[in-house]
Formats: sequence, structure tokens, C-alpha cells
Amino acid sequence: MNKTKATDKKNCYHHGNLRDALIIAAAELIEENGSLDFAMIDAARRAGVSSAAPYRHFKDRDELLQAVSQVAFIALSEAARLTVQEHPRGSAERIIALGRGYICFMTEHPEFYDLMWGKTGVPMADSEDDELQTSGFYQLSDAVSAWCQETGVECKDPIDLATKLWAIAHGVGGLAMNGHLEKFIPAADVDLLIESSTHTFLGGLQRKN
Amino acid sequence: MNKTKATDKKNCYHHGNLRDALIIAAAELIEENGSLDFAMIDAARRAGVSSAAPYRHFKDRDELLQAVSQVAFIALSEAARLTVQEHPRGSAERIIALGRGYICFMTEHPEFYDLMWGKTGVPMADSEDDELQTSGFYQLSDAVSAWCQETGVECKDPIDLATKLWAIAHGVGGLAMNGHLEKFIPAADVDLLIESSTHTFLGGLQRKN
DNA sequence: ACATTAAAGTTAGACACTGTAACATTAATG
DNA sequence: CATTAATGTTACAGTGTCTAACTTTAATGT
Repeated sequence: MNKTKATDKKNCYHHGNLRDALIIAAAELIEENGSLDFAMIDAARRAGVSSAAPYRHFKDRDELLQAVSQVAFIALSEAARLTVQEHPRGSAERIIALGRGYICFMTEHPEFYDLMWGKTGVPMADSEDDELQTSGFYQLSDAVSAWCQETGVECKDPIDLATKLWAIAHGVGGLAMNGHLEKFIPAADVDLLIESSTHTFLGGLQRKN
Repeated sequence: MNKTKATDKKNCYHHGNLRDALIIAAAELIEENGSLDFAMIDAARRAGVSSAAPYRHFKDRDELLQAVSQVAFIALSEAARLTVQEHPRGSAERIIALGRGYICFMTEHPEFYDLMWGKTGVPMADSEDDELQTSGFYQLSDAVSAWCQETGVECKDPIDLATKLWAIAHGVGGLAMNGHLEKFIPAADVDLLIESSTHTFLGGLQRKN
């Protein structure tokens, strides 16, 4: 039995794990409200403390948001890790599945978008954050490298190609997330759109000029 | 001399054109602060009226933001109109230039992004707004149609292709705007990126399977 | 011309949220 | 077991949105 950390809720005055509780509370509120503009006091209430308590753990609201953003990036990079496992290295399917997963995350959690990719986003505090944000990308660039080898496409710069594929997914996801596709394609199929876009793009790479 | 509208500033109590003045003030504040979170009272001050005056013209802050968003869409669609004039119908250059212009607008006015494409965005009040938001897209889809004809690419669905090209530009712009490209490509050249991505994509369309 | 009504300002203030100050309680340490 | 650091509390100052009640000017009908 661990005595140093009071994970049990019986001790009243000191929460024991308020920092994490606030992150979770904030993330829940963000999901429930569908936007980032939760009130500090609500996160505090949900964690069972007073309105000023959060400021012992976070300098200000932005710092709490930043912590939430880390959680979101962990979830995204974990999703990418699983996706990679499900599709053979060198296949176009792995690339497409990464894009689909990325977009899926966006459209299922649109309220986290600004936190992750917008100007509200984390200014990359430490190198650990940095790794969280970039690990997904390197999984994509590895998938691209392998695909080039497999298909015999000359690939001087996998980073460049991965960036372009990322941009495609980012664009499709961003438009889908906010309902812009429906203005022109009433019953837009986002999966089909990213699959088809990616195929066309990869086809362009394979083309003999 | 028009007597019905008091455009001269000598009449003190009634502003004469407060609605427009507020829209301009808000747009200026947004640009200056680099974010949407200007205070209503600052827009009012800039227009030379009291803090409550804006509420005679806008139900709430969101309604003022919505009006600003219209102005932004006018600017964007005007830019697209000019771009089209500068490149021959049927050329890939017209398509690329539209993408470049779109991205340019994004990166030069990132503070308007959320207003135009995010969830803060206008819920399309009337059909006039609707036209503003969609006119740029139809210029793209026309450019795509013409390019397909020119190059002999079969084009069942120009809307679908335009959507994909839009997504590419939207993605590149979105990533560039928030400095995400620099994480992987320190000296990223956004123009080159959209040109190359578009070429590759169009190349994929031309490829004989 | 003049009275009446509508439109568009004003000041005062209610309410919500962020963040700080001063104080209280518990945990950790020598 | 005394002291100090960490982590809570309440009270409140500051900022911002929006409403209420009132005032001034513009527009309208006879």
C-alpha cells in the first residue's frame, strides 16, 4: 500500500491529486460544451475544490489548457501507433489509414482542434511536448519512405512528401470538421475523400513524366 | 448634397453610420491584436460612442463578429476574382494561383481564420452571405473543369475535384499559418509547397492507370 | 409647422469570469 | 515535535458583456 500519495478521497482539505483532476475536469467540460471556453470555476467545482485552488497548480487558464492539449496529443499519437500496427509497412493503406485516423480524431473531437493546431495551441514548452506533437508525423514519414521503396518511386525527401500528405489530411479534416464540405457535396463521404485524394496524389508521384 | 444621410461628423449625438464604423473598428482591432478577442467597448470607443451604443446595431458580440466575417469573405472572393483574370482559363496556373492566393490570405490574416472557417464562423445567415462564401469555390471548380477539358482528363465531377484541391490548399494554409511546417521543414517555402502538391495531384489525375 | 413616434444615443449597474491577497490547514522534514 | 512548504480557503479587485431606464435627434402624418 502506497502511503506517500493520498489517492484516496477521504482526506478532505488536501485533494491529493488536484492537478490531474483539473486536467480531466477541463477536458470533460471542453467535450461537453463543445468548445474551449469552460470556466475555471467549473473545472474547480468538478474537482471538488474552491475557485482559487486551481491557481496553485496552473499559473493561469492557458496553462491548464496547455496541459489538456498534451493529453489530446497523447491520444492522437497513440491512435497513430495503433493504426500503423494494423497495416503493413510499405503499403499505401498504411498511409491512407493514418490520414483517415487523423481526420477521424479531428471530426470526433473538433473542440480540441484549436488547442492542438490553432493559435491557442501549445508553444511547445519542453522537448517532451515536442516529441508528442511530432511522433505522429514521423510515423507518417516512415510509412511514406517505405511505400516509395516498395513501389520504386524515387524519394529524395520523405519529410517533404509526408508534409504534403499531412496537409491533405489536415485540409480534408478541417473542412469536414466545420461542415464546409456539405455546402458543395450534400452527403460528403470523408473517408472516401481522403482515400481518393491520397491515391491520386500517390499516383501523381508514380507517374512517368 | 445628400440631406437624408448625415455622413458629416458635425452632428454629435447621432453618429450617422455607426454600424459600419463598428465593423471597421472591430476589424482593425482584430488585425492589431492578432486575435478575435477584442472588447466591445474598445470598438465603441474607436467609433466614438459609449459602451452600450453598439447594442443598438448588434444583438451581441457574435453578431458584430459575423458582420466582420462578411467583410473578410468579400476580400477573399475579390482576391479570387482578380487571380482568375491573371491566368488563362484551362491552365494549371490558374488553379495553382487560386490556391496560392487562398493560402496567402490565410497567412497574411491568420486572425480571421476562425471567423471564416472555424466554429466561430458564420452560420450562413442569408443567401447573400452564402454566395459570398461559395463564390470563390465555384471559381475554382470552373478552373478545374476547364483544365480537364484542356488536358483531356475525364472529369465526371468537377465539384469533387475542386473540393480536393480546396482541401489541399486549406491544409497547407492551415499548417503554414500556425507555424507547424517549421517543425519539420525549418525554411518551408509555402508557395513551392502548394505548387508542387497541386502539380502532383493534377499529375495523378492525368496518369494512365 | 407641429405633435408624435421611432431610432439611436447616454449613464448606471447586474452578472460572470479571471486572477490576487491574506489567511488556514495539512504534509514533509530535520 | 517544531518548523516550513505545499495546498487549500474566503474575500475581493479588475475586466468584460449585456440590460434597463432615460435622453436626444430624426422621421412621419396631418
